[in-house]
Amino acid sequence: MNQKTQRFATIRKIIRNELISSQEELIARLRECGVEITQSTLSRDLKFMNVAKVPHKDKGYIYVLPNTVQHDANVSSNISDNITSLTFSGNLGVLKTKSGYASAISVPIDNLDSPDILGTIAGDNTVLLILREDANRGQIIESLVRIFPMINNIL
Amino acid sequence: MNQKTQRFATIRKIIRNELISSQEELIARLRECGVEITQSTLSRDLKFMNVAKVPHKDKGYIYVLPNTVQHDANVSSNISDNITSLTFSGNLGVLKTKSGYASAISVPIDNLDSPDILGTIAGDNTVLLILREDANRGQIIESLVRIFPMINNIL
DNA sequence: ATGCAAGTTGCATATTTATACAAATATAGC
DNA sequence: GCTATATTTGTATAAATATGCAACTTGCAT
Repeated sequence: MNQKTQRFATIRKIIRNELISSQEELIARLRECGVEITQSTLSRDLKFMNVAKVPHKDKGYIYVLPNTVQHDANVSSNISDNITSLTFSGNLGVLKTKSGYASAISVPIDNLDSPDILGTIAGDNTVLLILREDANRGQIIESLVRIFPMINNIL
Repeated sequence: MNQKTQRFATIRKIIRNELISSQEELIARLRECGVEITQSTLSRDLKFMNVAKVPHKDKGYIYVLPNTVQHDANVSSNISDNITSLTFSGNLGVLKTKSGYASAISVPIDNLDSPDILGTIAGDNTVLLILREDANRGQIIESLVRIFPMINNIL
């Protein structure tokens, strides 16, 4: 499992710093970094890591990391201590925070651009999440845990 | 050329509102919407529109529209240019705007005094519309288009 | 109208990516 | 240790996607 973690880290590093336009290309770069991997495994890794393939004007297509934990990984790990609960009702999610933190908490959620979270509204200590009609709550939780790991502790 | 614009609009609409996991699937949905298209052309359209393919827990992979979060400095005279999407979930409408514009956008909606829109709540980049229980979404859209003509472009 | 350039499309196919399945490896419980 | 169970991986292949090319269309200047 540690082998895998190391591999993930290398993949992330390469994708963050270079314009990679195919898995074959990434395999070659990984080999240069001392990581041997087959295309099948890489495909599965990328899926697991939520790496997206997006059009790019020069290279045709490039891989990009999910725009979640990148910018503010350190920030959000601190800030998530201010979340006190997460509940659901119908097509709504309700995230309670310590007083005054709702807006701050809602920013990275907006940046997720999850197709399952249509929008958020922040009050003082409550963030309302408007969910897609057939959104899966488990998935929503997973997405949120990725930005706010500490959420696990209050679930 | 107008044929193409129309096709783009339909593609956008479908991708925004549904979880589409392959081009074949999208082709089928487009046909249902009266748009005949081959896989080659669709591939090119998606590339042109900067549509990304991202992993998704249930469906494996889904197509998503590019982040409309372009913080461009040029101020638009038309306020409706700051609306980036409109979706629905249950008895709620969700209007996404550029960061900071939600309150401004909500004002004329409130002034509509539509019996179908019971009230609005504006966050930073999201306006929540609470709809009458049996409100018709098509009618809501019509009302909004009357105030924000440019909405048509993002539907 | 005619011809030309630029743009668009479908077909066929190359390229790329995902996955079923079996083998290999790790993990837990005795 | 050993066996059972789960996880990870590679191989081979299926599935999905991108693209070269030729045909067709569109707009525009002659």
